[in-house]
Amino acid sequence: MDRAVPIGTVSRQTGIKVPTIRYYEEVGLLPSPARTDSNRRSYDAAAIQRLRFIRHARELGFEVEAIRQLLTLSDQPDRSCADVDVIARSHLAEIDEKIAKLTALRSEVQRMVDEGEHGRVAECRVIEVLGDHGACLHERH
Amino acid sequence: MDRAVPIGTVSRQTGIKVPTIRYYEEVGLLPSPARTDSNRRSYDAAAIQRLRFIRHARELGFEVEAIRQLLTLSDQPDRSCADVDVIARSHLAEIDEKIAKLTALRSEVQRMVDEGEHGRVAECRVIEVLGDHGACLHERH
DNA sequence: CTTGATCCTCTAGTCGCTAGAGCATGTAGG
DNA sequence: CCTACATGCTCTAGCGACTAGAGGATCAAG
Repeated sequence: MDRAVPIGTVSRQTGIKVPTIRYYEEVGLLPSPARTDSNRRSYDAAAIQRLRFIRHARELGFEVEAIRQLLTLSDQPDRSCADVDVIARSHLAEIDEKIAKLTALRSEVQRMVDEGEHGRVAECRVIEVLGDHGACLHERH
Repeated sequence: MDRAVPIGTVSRQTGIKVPTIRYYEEVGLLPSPARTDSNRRSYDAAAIQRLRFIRHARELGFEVEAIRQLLTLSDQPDRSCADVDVIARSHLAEIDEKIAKLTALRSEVQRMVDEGEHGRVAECRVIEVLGDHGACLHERH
């Protein structure tokens, strides 16, 4: 029925831009689809499913290489889930690190905003806060 | 006394790689330093301070363009701190958004890891979750 | 004086797309 | 049937923020 979908439709259905879909094919995340007589890509439901998987994984911050690994694993359903787990776990560690950094950043910027309400830049803590240990860029003042 | 430092020393003192320092010069974050007779870059304390500022800001997730704005403001200390404040505030919003996304992501991935401990890939939650049928960051809970 | 570290400039590569040129098809209206 | 115009194709180049390497000059130590 809705087999043999052209790339634009796939793009609309998955929310992935057309050139990006072709890019995923190029880098091997998505198998090369069948072509019509006039050489146009023709996708089936499985391809759309795979693209949704890719999109979701990308949204969750997985790098293309990690997605490639996950897809390879899911293409071989006999392998242990432990492999998948390793990938997810290392990703988790990355996420924790990012959150920690951002939380530190947040409090610093918050402090900037709180303290920087008045006066001129010369006295403004924003610059100082981002310098090293309160050292100021304008040393001479 | 320790004026006129070569680029390698600056690199060690700031933790920024040599080519990156040159890159910052190229894109206008760092003014072109003085040169020695043999055409080598020769940095003073202010340059090092500025690089520390840049590094810190980058680590905190500021984009180069935002750093350029902050540096421009700090180079003209007569301007109102309100300008700096606007930049900082807009970053605060960005940061909050990033933290929110990552926190949601974290629990999602954590759940994957927790539930995906056993069995084969065919039954693995990680794969399911990343497909479109499993819980999605935007749909359920 | 020689060795090896450091410096210079320049070009090209990375990742994950994104945009455009220039051309070939597909589809809908008149 | 013809004309628009949307959509598809391939190919190349660009983005940000670096990073790596070639090929050469210069420095500091032994």
